[in-house]
Amino acid sequence: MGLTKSEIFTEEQNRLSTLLKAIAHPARIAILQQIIKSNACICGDLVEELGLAQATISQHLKELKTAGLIQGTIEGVSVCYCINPIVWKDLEKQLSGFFGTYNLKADCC
Amino acid sequence: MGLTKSEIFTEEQNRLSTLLKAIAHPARIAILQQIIKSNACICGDLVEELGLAQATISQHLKELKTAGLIQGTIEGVSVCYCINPIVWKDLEKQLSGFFGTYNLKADCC
DNA sequence: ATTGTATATCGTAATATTGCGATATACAAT
DNA sequence: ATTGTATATCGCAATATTACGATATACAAT
Repeated sequence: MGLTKSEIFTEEQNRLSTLLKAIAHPARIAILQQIIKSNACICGDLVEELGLAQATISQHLKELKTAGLIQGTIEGVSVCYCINPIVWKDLEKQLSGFFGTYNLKADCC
Repeated sequence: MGLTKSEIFTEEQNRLSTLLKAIAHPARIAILQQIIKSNACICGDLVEELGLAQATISQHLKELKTAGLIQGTIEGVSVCYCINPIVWKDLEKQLSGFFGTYNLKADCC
């Protein structure tokens, strides 16, 4: 076995889990925070900021890009990454929906 | 290698990624939604609701419990699971902080 | 004591993730 | 053309995750 049975779940559940999986790594959280912080775009500064090898950072950036959370444009020699506002806002909305369904009254266990 | 270099990152980044990883699976999203929906607690109904084997559900529940997102109390033969409101609210807060730092004005790329 | 029901754990196979050295690609400047 | 700089990709080893059958545990009812 060893592969998630996506057929069983709804589109929404699968999509949300995919986006969350993209964020669920400290390096990728740090990368996103950096991209947001330096509200202009950054690029290979990340390799210095975080203590990971260039190949590793590049791979994490790819995962974030594949998930749609960030976008990159070539800028001469370097590449400029920034948040994809549409996907970002979409995830934020889905999450607030997810958390919003819980009202902590029912404290049963 | 193959193991995350947690030493490099902040406590906050590690904690947030751990909690997100716990949610970042469609089955666990579905389990949490079920637990919230039937605002009283449920238990092995999940095995029927989702189409996964009992052992698999039990394992997912354990992961959610280890992360602290849910708590379980024995109730005769069965076990009653529900959201841990403290951790839940904590995660919600951390996430809103994370998403809140982004203001979409800077659409650079 | 035996049987049934509910849940947890063990062991294992299939697959995915993480990290990085080595190398490739792409462009700018000399 | 050569050199330097910035990123991406390949290939691989170490580790983690996913799913589940087989069992173990725990309690209730007969």
